Amino acid sequence: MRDAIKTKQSIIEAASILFNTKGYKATSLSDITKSTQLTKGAIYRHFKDKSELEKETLTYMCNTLKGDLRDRIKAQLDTQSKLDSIMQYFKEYSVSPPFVGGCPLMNAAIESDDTDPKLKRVTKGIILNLHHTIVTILNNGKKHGDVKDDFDSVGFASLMIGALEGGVMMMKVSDDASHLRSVIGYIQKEINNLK
Amino acid sequence: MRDAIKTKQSIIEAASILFNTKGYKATSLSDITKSTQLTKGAIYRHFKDKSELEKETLTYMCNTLKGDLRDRIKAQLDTQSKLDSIMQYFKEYSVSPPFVGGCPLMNAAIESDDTDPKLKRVTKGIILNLHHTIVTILNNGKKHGDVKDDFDSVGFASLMIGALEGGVMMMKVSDDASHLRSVIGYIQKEINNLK
DNA sequence: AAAGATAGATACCGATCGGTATCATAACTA
DNA sequence: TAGTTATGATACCGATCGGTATCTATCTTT
Repeated sequence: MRDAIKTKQSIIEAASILFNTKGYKATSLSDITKSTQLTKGAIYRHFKDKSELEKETLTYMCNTLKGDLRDRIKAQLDTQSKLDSIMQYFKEYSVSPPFVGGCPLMNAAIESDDTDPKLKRVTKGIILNLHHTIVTILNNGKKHGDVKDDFDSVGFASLMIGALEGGVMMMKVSDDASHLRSVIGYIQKEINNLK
Repeated sequence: MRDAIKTKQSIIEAASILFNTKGYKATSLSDITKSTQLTKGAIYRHFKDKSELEKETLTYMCNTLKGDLRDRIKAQLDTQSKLDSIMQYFKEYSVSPPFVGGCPLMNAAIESDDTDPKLKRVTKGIILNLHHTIVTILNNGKKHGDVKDDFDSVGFASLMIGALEGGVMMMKVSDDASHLRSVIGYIQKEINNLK
């Protein structure tokens, strides 16, 4: 089994779990070698250093989430259904999370914001991308008459992301999914009242 | 200056900054010795190991926040003003945060939830305490007729904390306080509509 | 099949990690 | 003021950190 591409992918997938649970800095190379059953030499053949592996792994996780979300959004036709599909995605988070260890975005944001400018850049880019996606949905909704003209799309997108991420955090730290459910309930009420 | 109590406090205060910016595991003892101008021997005289320093430092930060918040809440008389004072506190977060590095609660929650049960316990306790405080304010509001009887106090408390914490996170990662401001605006609108 | 290129293993590097045993000195007490 | 105690400094420990030079084995190309 000497397929370089598959090997690299298997390293990224193993690192996903470790980085997203233990944290990026707290995960050591030897953690990764144990998990992948590979040696350090093998890993450093595919990544020039640990920070490159961190960046590529974060990008992989976020692209996975983004892809999933985009598919669900595209599958819906009207504004409310599109936004609902995002809520639905987070609701499933409490049951079967796509990645163990909480939301990769939140984890990377908290760990990198004061110490790791490069990782922070990646995180910021993906969060603003998600933000922009929601704003676009709402602004398109205005064109179609689903959303009232003076609705604050930008602000609501911030609320959605912030509340959902905060809800996931509360759920995880308290081992109680009701916090996330409550947050989702409130946002959903707002979604049903856009015009 | 060989006042043991002052020395211990100065270690905790220096560690606050480090833990809250770099993270708990990522902060080394030598980081702390550099910051305090003390040696390892001095630090280990006051704390039996690093994890004890972590716990005491987190508790210190959270007690500081909790004390500040309680004073502001107590200074207000009616339900809306009490809740508003919490919002005001977070609004000031973007201008002059009581601790650099974001919200200590959020930081500790994200770092500890999957790896450090003892730190997680501390974090969980403080978050649920804050949650309980908000629920109590709302339930007292019901007695005084400030809040309608069927209002979901528990759910709204989850929303408040989740949204505010998420808002702080977004502000920090994007270097843009408007996200937090939007979140606060939405919650404040809800606070003005409790009955 | 021979030769070259590539994937992965091994063994090692200096630096740093958390932690401790011991020593020096400052402060308190008798 | 002599002796005791508490506080902080020094020097060290084994383990582990991220990273690399080198070697082996497998795969590809001719």
